[in-house]
Amino acid sequence: MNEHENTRGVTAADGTTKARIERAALNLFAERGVDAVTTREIAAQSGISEGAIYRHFSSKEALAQTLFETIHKRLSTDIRDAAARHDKIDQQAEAVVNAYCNIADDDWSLFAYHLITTHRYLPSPDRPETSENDSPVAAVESLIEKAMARGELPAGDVALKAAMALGAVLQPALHKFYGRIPETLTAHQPALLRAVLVILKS
Amino acid sequence: MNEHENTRGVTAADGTTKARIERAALNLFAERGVDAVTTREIAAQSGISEGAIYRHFSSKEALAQTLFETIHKRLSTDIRDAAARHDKIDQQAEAVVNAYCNIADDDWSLFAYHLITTHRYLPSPDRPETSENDSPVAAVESLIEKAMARGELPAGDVALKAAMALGAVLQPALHKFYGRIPETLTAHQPALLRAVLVILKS
DNA sequence: CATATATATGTGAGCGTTTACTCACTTTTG
DNA sequence: CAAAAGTGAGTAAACGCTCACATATATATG
Repeated sequence: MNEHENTRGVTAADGTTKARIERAALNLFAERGVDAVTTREIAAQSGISEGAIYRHFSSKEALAQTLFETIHKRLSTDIRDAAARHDKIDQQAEAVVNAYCNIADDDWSLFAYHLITTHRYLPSPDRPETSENDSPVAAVESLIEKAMARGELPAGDVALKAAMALGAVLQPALHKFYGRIPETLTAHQPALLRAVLVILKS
Repeated sequence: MNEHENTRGVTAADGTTKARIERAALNLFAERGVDAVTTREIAAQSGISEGAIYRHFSSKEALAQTLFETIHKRLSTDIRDAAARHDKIDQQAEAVVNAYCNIADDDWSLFAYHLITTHRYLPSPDRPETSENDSPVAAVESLIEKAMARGELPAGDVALKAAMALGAVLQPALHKFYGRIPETLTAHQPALLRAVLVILKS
């Protein structure tokens, strides 16, 4: 059901101190935001000392950034992999929607952290290159662009189509975060997929 | 074009010290987030002293909350007003999409602040009652619910439909924030409206 | 194998800085 | 001239981070 060895450790193997720090930080960050969480809380929650955090991460900010890049890359990879397994846009869209639902339901903290912190890390163009080519948005855009080139989708503004389609999935996820949608994302997979397809084809 | 007397002052009349504080805070908050902005910066930006802020707001957090409630209520009101002027869902949807586009393009800082800080103020159920009944989401939901009752829209999960439709508008706005979509929101109004309608009707 | 040595990992009290907020005082307003 | 509005140096508390020390783990030596 999940292609990733172990999602609980986020980056490191489960059980290690590093993994426990990451998991504790992720849970706290996802619920209350990076700035509202102190390093003392992270230490308490993960059952290690504050100093130990700095044996594994150069700063609290670096920890937060590592977590962001983890979910960012995982989404990008899953989207590209899902798309690569099919050659028609209907099946590709279904695979991508499934990828989002799976990640969200498999590791809600990780996904919620992505929803909540994207605006903190995305707008800054002062990072290596990770975000631009490796971003979920870029993956979806290239998917749509190719489908347009094949004639499977009507020509149009790729960036806009990608944004609208993503919004139809991410906004329901956000509303789940707000407590407005109680069920799993997967429970709504059919409706989400339908929305994405009609957006792309309209 | 804009029904609100003056949007630049946000809450107070333009030119007053209070209005200048709000505008300066809003611009800074919208760009870098509430936590990353200091009261000293707000004072410098608005050309008044730090102490003056506290003649008008009990705390930095209260200032941030006031700004949030301003945009939150304005969106809610505009949505309900737009809907009330029509009785068929197609026209109502158009009016609502127009309302979003107008606010976004008329006062981008205010709208961006809304996009960026919703998750900070919405999930907490420990506020008067403002947010639940007066929220843009609730307004959109009641709109959809009535259209379903009239038989104009197929029956379905109202909360989910509302989320998907909102996502098709808000995600493009977010992508504008990220710099991925350079044009005004209004420039994409036709495509946004089309997306909203096919989501609602599918 | 026992012992010595080095390296990595974990601890938590404490430090320095940042920052929201206050207050005694000045200026403006009605 | 009283009340309201504005000033900015000062204060107290919070918090990210360090460091001297302790402990565990790996490596080397006779």
